[in-house]
Amino acid sequence: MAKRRRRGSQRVTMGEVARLANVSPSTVSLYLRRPDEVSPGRAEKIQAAIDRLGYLPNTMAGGLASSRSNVIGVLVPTITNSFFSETLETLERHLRSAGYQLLIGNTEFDDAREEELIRSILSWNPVGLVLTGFLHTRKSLSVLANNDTPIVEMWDYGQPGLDMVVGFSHHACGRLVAEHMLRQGRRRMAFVSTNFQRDVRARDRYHGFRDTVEATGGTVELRELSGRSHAEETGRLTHALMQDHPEIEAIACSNDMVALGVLCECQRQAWDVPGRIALAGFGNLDFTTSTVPPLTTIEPPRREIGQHTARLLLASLASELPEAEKRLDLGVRLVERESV
Amino acid sequence: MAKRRRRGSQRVTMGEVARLANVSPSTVSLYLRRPDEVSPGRAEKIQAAIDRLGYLPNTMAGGLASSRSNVIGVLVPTITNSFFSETLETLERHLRSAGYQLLIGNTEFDDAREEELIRSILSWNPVGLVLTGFLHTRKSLSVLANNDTPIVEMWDYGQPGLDMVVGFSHHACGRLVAEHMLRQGRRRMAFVSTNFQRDVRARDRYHGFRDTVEATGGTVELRELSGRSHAEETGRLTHALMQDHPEIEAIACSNDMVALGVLCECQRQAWDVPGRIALAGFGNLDFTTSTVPPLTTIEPPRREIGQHTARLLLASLASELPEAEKRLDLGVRLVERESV
DNA sequence: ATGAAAGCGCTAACAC
DNA sequence: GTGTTAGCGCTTTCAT
Repeated sequence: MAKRRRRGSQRVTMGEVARLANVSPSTVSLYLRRPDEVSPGRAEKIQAAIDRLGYLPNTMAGGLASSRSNVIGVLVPTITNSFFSETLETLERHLRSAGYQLLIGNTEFDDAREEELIRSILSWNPVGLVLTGFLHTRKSLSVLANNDTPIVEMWDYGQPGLDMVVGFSHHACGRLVAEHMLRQGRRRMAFVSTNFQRDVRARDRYHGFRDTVEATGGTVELRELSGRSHAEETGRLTHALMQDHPEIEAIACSNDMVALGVLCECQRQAWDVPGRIALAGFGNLDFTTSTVPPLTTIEPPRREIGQHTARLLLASLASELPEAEKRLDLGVRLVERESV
Repeated sequence: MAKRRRRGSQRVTMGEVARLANVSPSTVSLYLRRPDEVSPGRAEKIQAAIDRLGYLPNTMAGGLASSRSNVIGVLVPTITNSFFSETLETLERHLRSAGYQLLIGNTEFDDAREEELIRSILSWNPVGLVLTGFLHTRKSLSVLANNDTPIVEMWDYGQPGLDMVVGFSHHACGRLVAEHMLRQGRRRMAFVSTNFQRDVRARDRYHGFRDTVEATGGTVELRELSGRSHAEETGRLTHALMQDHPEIEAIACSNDMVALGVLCECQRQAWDVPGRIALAGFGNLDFTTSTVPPLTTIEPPRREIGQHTARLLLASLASELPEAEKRLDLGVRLVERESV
């Protein structure tokens, strides 16, 4: 038998609970928010009524009445990627346990979409907003300026920012990899990257790499994929790169997936890694321990970003934060394995 | 200078827009919902006022007044995993473009947590609910029964379900892999798995595998990891497995990450894959094309699940769906590569 | 096509 | 400690 869908059939209200418990609605409300301020006897009756009726408070009504939502908006470029999804998972755990509901938006690396999402989320009257990176449209900035919600820009560091900042320097990531390769005596380098248009942070890592290498007289060939990493394209690109520049002795990649594609091509061509070519990635993804050889990479503070973003947001919800505590560089760690 | 945080400072309301545009609030409301039902002259004035004041409608107030939210709740075991995150991404794209806001909850493979999240999300008065799988606590079921929201249970198939079902049979996944291995003449098999407690669907795949192999007189050794796949533990387990059962000629894994761990151990021990050991995974993760040899695996319909879940939900929001259309088996595809 | 009025379900003063 | 009252910002009849 098909379940009857009582569309619009009202759910149990606080008033009905109140009636059943023989108290006023405001007592029920009080009981729900500060249980120990109602007498034990009534508290018990109210709880019984709630259980009996299966009452669930209406969050929207509560939010409207108190003109204070428990909503926090979070915008990430994609959730299909352990970088942001781990940050998100940590963020959501910390924020939910503090009583907040996350509103997650997927910008798909598109700032016009970010603009739309910002408006959409702002219409929920969030008490906080988390954005990824510093790149926002003019309109986004003006909408945000009209608004006094605490904002954290995460996953990046090195620019002033709108309010709070929790991240790390992608430029430093590139530098770290470069320094490590230089230390191993490599001079002729290449950087194979996902598309810069799509991911501005990959470009920052490239700049850090290139600047450091060139400062010591080395050279860097840049190769950009057309989109996100794709094993075949990466292979082809690497093959062409080595054909044009057989002198290359180290390849840094914008992330581990790209590095895997390159490594795979090296295996096909029987180019020894790291003997003939040193190879490094970014992200310290799970599989990097399992490749042959294990991949040298950069560990970004995925979960720490989530944790500290939550902390800063919560703190700034409690009281205005001193300027000095509003910006946090979490740093990164070079994971030295055997591919360099 | 620190930005003054006007806490509680009211945002621009519809009333203020109305005043500026010299119309009544209800006209503004009408303009926002059905623009072509207000005269062009006023429409223009209203839009001007909106732009001028930077007005953003208050979703909560709207939802309360119309007693109809635009919220859809989604509960997944984890977003840190391309299985669910790709489904989620697709689901969110389709649902958002239809005007809905997703409320995402992370159950962390814990049904007590799911119960909490269900209550928490129900308090937003969602017009739809998406759950992962069929496993819910008694209390969850009773809360859900008190509720007439359309529900989709996704990522699984083969049980009655609460309302709508969009997924595939994990038992069939195991069977497919088994049949393929049997076809290649393998008889002594093993199944290496993430923990069944954590992921019930891995157990279903195991059962499908075992039942099929044993039906033809083959044998299956089961090895369960203590938690989620971890390269080291997988390596150790595989080593011990082969020591105890050197006769094993095929290993099926509960997912690709586990398979990678096993493959890695095979490389270390110089056991030829697939010569000595055939190997298969589940998930068709990105890296599976890049391993040596490329990994035979199962492609689950991640994005299709999201797409069809959205479609069913939207349809059932428009009108009661016939029973026949409420259950969808999307099937899976064996991706034959070189590891079997 | 437009506006007045009555809520939506709850919270927050305030009085008792 | 408890109830009364007045909104929160919007939508929705229902007149006009």
